[in-house]
Amino acid sequence: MPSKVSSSSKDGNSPKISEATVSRLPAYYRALSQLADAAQVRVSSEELAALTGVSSAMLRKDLSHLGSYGTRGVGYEVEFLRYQISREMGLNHDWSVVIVGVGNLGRALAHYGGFGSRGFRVVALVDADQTLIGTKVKCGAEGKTVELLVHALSDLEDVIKETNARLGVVATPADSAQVVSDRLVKAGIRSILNFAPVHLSVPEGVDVRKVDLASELQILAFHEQRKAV
Amino acid sequence: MPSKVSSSSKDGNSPKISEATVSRLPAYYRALSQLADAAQVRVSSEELAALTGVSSAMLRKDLSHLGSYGTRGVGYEVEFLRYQISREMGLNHDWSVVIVGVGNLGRALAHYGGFGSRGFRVVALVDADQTLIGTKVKCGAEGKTVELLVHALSDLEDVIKETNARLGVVATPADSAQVVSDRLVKAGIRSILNFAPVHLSVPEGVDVRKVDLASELQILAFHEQRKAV
DNA sequence: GTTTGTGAAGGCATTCACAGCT
DNA sequence: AGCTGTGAATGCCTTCACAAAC
Repeated sequence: MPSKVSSSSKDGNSPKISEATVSRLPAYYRALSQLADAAQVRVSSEELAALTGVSSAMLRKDLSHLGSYGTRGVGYEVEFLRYQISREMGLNHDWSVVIVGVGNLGRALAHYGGFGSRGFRVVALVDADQTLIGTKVKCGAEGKTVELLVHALSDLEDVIKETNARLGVVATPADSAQVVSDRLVKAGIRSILNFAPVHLSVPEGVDVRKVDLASELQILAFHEQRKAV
Repeated sequence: MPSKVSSSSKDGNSPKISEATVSRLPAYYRALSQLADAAQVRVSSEELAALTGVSSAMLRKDLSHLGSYGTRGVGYEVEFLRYQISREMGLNHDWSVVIVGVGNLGRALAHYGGFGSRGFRVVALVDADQTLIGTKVKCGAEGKTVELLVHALSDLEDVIKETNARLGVVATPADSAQVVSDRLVKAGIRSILNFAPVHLSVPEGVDVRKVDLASELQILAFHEQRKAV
């Protein structure tokens, strides 16, 4: 599993909900959204578990950490549960995202429709390449395309301040990723999604999640190799 | 982490190496490659652990599962350890990859340089969109670009047979992902990397790893929300 | 003295199984 | 009768701490 949080906050008040559970909430939320679109009103733990690929016991335990939102003998109300999860995850307000590195991957991420529909808005693109700076890139899915100007890496701090971005995406080559990460942190970003194939070291209180495409294939290859004959 | 393997093979003979360990081997391999490029000969568990963001104890335990490749009081030979890991992971021969879905993400993956340098070769592109079929797409990083023809989804089985692809990448919209997955499996693919935001159900013996970009951001947003004032 | 390799201990996550509601 | 919520049990992964090897 693209795995994956490194440092983390030690909050203090919230009911304490385990990292394993948090990592599954997005899948529950997605499945519930599908069910809501299909106008389904209720769902059982068994059914929702099947949709998300977990066991029903695990699903119930996960949900029990958020609160007691089901009805024994009946199941869960789709819309209500969906709302509770979205609230718990902070999806009721939009999150602004800055993408650093506008290569193939950065552009694909900017275009990616899945963000907008799930509470994320790409508000800024930044790159070090002089030939890209100043060009415009289409952002968002069909419905809501916006053209964004590619800003110079040297303006990173200003761009973050102006756009109020709180999530940073590193889609640069490996050798500039640490430098970019340092500057994101210095500019106030405390949540980073890293696509560069290197480990980013960040100060306490900053979260990094890593997505390494080649690693994922390597892990598959490992298992594939073991499949006899 | 982008978490993540669903079904798995129950091999039978190999020394049994845990999923957690397997998921970290690619990072060790990458770091060792960097060190080798920098002509470093030896490395300690402490140093390699720092490069990959794990504890030195965990690194040593992970490596001990592969065999006893270090020297007490000295450390590990970079090149030798790198070779052992690459062998264990099946990186000594190339893996052929078929990408289904040539949208923005599919194209970005095709272009992605990180694959070629780590033992993967994109050998086929497939899409259902008539306007894309027959067009050519550049594949690979600067050094080794190849143009690949986009094949029709209806030819999927033939394409897999001809190219001998063993790894499948699903980069389609969510609503076609399960159908595509079924056809990949029917065509003999038993290792799938899924970028579509849905759970794929596959028969016993087929591995699926999921990378869900929006989920990653949601997990970050969850933690971000908790960071007090 | 230094660093690996590893049993033992500890912590976390998942599964079991059933009590508690509807 | 049906399904959720949850303690208890199990299993897995990580950390500790030190003996073994250089």
